[in-house]
Amino acid sequence: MANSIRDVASRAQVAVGTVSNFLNRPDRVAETTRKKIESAIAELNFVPNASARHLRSGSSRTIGLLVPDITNPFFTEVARGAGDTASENDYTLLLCNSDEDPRKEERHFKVLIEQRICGLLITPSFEGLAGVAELSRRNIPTTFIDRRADSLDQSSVSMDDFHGGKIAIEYLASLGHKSIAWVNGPLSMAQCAHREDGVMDSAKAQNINISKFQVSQMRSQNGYQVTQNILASNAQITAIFCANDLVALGVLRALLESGKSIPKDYALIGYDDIGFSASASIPLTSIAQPAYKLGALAAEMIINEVENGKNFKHEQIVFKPELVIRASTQALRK
Amino acid sequence: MANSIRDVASRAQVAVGTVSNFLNRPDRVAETTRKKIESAIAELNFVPNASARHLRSGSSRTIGLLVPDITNPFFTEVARGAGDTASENDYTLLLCNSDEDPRKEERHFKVLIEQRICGLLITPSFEGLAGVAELSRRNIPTTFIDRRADSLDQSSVSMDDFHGGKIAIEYLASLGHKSIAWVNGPLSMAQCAHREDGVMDSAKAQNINISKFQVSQMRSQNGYQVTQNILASNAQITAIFCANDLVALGVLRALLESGKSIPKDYALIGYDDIGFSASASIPLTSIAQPAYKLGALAAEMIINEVENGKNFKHEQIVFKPELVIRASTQALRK
DNA sequence: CTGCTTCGTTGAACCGATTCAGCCAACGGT
DNA sequence: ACCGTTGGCTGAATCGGTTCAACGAAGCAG
Repeated sequence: MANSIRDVASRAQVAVGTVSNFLNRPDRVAETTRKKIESAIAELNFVPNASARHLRSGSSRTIGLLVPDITNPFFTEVARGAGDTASENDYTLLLCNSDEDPRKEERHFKVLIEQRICGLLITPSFEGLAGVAELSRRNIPTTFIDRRADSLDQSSVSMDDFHGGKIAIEYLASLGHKSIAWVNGPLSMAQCAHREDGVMDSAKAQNINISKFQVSQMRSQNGYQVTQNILASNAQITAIFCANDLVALGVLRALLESGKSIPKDYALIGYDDIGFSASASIPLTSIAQPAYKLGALAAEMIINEVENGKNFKHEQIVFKPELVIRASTQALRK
Repeated sequence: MANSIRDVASRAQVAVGTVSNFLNRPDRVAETTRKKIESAIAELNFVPNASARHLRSGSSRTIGLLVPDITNPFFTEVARGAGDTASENDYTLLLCNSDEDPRKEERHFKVLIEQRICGLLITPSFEGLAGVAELSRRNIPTTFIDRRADSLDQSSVSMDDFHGGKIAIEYLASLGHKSIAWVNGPLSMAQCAHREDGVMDSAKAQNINISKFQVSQMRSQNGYQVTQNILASNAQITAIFCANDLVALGVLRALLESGKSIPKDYALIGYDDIGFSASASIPLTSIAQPAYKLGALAAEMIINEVENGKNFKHEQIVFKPELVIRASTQALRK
């Protein structure tokens, strides 16, 4: 049942090399031979062995995608995008979820290297990743998703996080809010740091008071927990801006449970515009990012790099996020 | 940089076979040799090549997981569970998302066979899957998730869907509802069919009128669209039960947009109890399923089967779903 | 008719691991 | 002193593809 190329060859009365040609460069084999091989393959139910193929050819046609939280719809969209373009180009996508756990991440890196992936797509959850350095030492191209590459010989498909932070604050300012809670994730994540820069920058320009809060992981539960601190603050907060939608949904739940009314008591903005934000208790105003496109484009770029090697030009693509207004924000009553 | 076991061997002054033993059966190599090999590996930064390993050994230590919709949090939880136990056991999980598209599914099957996966975990989105038959012809063990295996020599980890349908209707009946809309997915999905059996069975017992509605895919958007039909029905419907939470969230959104009030005008129940249901506009009453556990257990079982071959006993494990009551349901006022 | 391409095909060498028969030394029992 | 056993190590063969130098036949130009 486990047929090899040799079985096919002997059945079709041709040499193994010819079968290999049929598989990889069909145009080089004559019509009649092609037919013989085709029927031999069909009769034997032959499917080539990827391991053998990769071993000899040196290229695995496998790209890795390492995300920090597969539970976050933002990343499942990225994964869908990357997976779709990978399979359109006959690449296999190896999806790894680190759960924001450095130990899991390290283990995944080891697997990815063992598998000899020919390229990696990664949304780093913190900086100075040993694994990334290891890959570059091994000359495995890496493309960053949702985080700008810091070196010009790496590609990235990212968002203008500074701008995202900025437009959220500007919008709240335009509604009349003067004291805003900013709930951010770890500053070690570049996205968080840049969003914060945007927030602080426009806050200064608009003369707005920002109270900073932090969550250690950007999940709903963490947002839920941090809400107590926000409520306990004596800064006359009237609006809350969260570094992602999951956190915002957690905050929202906690606020409602505390009897607060949204957007009356607090205006609330999230980030990412995941699908569920539209069906949240109070549909969430959010900063939208084209997650599927990020994944698809990143995959396209890395495949390009893998196939064109030397004469590939690295690019750092940056999209601008957009404000999506829903029911969770309204003008501040005087 | 791409070091092989031979480089390690020559650097450590031992035979290749010894290095291989070190890698696979460390107890068989003497202390002093072990140290030499260890440092050689460290100095060369050697990581074994999975393709070569698989090719020769015949086993790929890779298990496939094929899900119909990676966008559905239920499946990301399944994937997390399966992924975690896979990596704990030094297996690689190859996650494939078919997007409920038979063509994509077929392509994934081809890839999985090329990769010579040693086992497959699958939640079939429709019956009579050619791919599954193909795998069994190739003697690749398959474990069904969320869907009972129909043959005794296949394993499955599933839910008692009949019971899920039943308790939802019983609960609504206990609240006084007499006319219920049942929004189901394609009956070709076993889960849907069984839930419907449970629904109809208990409806009969409780003397309740069921109006059936159908969505072609179990996504939020489909729920949103079908709601018009529910509203147009002249069956005096007072409660709506949806075959999953995504559909229920879509229905919920459509109802609210039509100015309906939940649970006053309609009681609403979903299925799966995904995390977002708790933070929905109206927190959703739902039928909870232990998704992570399903994935983890399925992975454990298939690894067991792969490793114990002959003397492995196939099991069909069935969990009972549980009703989780939230704000979207209330007693019918007379 | 000869020489030169082009086209299609051949089959041995190779990729980097694992496997396994076989070897040597050390040890223990008699 | 001899033999059997055991533990540790060796290295050639192997897995199933791809690659590539080489080859025969056909086509064409002069």
